[in-house]
Amino acid sequence: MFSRACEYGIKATIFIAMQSKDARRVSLKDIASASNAPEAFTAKILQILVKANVIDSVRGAAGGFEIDAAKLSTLKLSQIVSAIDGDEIYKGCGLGLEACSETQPCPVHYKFAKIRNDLRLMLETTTILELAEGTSKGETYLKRDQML
Amino acid sequence: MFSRACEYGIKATIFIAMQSKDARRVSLKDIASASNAPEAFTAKILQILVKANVIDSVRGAAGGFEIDAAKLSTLKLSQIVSAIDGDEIYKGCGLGLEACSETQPCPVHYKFAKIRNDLRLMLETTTILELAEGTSKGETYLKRDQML
DNA sequence: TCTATTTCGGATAGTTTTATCCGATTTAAA
DNA sequence: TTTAAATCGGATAAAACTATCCGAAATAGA
Repeated sequence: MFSRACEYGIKATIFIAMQSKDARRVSLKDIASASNAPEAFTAKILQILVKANVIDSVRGAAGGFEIDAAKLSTLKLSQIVSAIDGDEIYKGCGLGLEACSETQPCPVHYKFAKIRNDLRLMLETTTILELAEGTSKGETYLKRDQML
Repeated sequence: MFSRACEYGIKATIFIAMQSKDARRVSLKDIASASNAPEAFTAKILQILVKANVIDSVRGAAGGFEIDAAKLSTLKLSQIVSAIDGDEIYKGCGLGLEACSETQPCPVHYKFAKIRNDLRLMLETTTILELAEGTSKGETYLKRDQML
């Protein structure tokens, strides 16, 4: 569904949010290990997210990554996905056709329209904070095996 | 959403179905031009679909590709996607985690569950025949600009 | 039987994505 | 001021995906 880079980015951002909630700044090393992702590759993804103003970084000793309070309260899943994968996934045509539209639909257009729209809606309404707090169901899923 | 190969595969299969409905066998050349896809690459994808028993092929002069009547009447979109991209897209975890499940959900599990399920359901219930017949809305979308 | 047409299959490029390495830069603290 | 700990940024390598080429095999029809 998403690229691996995007998956790493989502996991990383959720982890940073969990820590930022308690005003803890986290290092690349901690993020990579928490999300079971290669460190150097995670660094590249974090840089994308910093430039997209999704997360914040502080250089130098005692530096690291965090999300400021104002941002954290409104940050949506869609911002991460758009920054890393773009929005082709939930806005593009199911068959990758440039010319496909409502007035000139491709064969699968109406079959995909609802699903892509549901996906878009979900990404745009799901906050990182709710994911970091684990309010979807129980409370447990972020604790074991470095977030899985 | 899907790989380019999968998009080509879907377009190709719909085109073959359109012709097979009227008992016309079609050549690689016709398929590639109708779906605006590179010929040699399309050949590779068609071979995957033949091996997966999604479509049929006949070698030699006057040969080509077709879908036999029995197959055509039951062929689902999911069979093409599974053959080319696998079913990771609509069965896998949103964060690509091996261990994610109902009993051990990842942070985005419940957020993605419905969407992935809707996607799976759509792919498993949409027949190629209905796409080839253009019953989703009007009748026009497969006719112009080599199927778009 | 011969020829033209067509799919099949292996080899090979090119491009994008994923991943690693390492030096430069920044900054807190000794 | 020096040092250690971090992020930043460019270069590079590895893997996966996309794409092309060409000869082999099959087959209908002349």
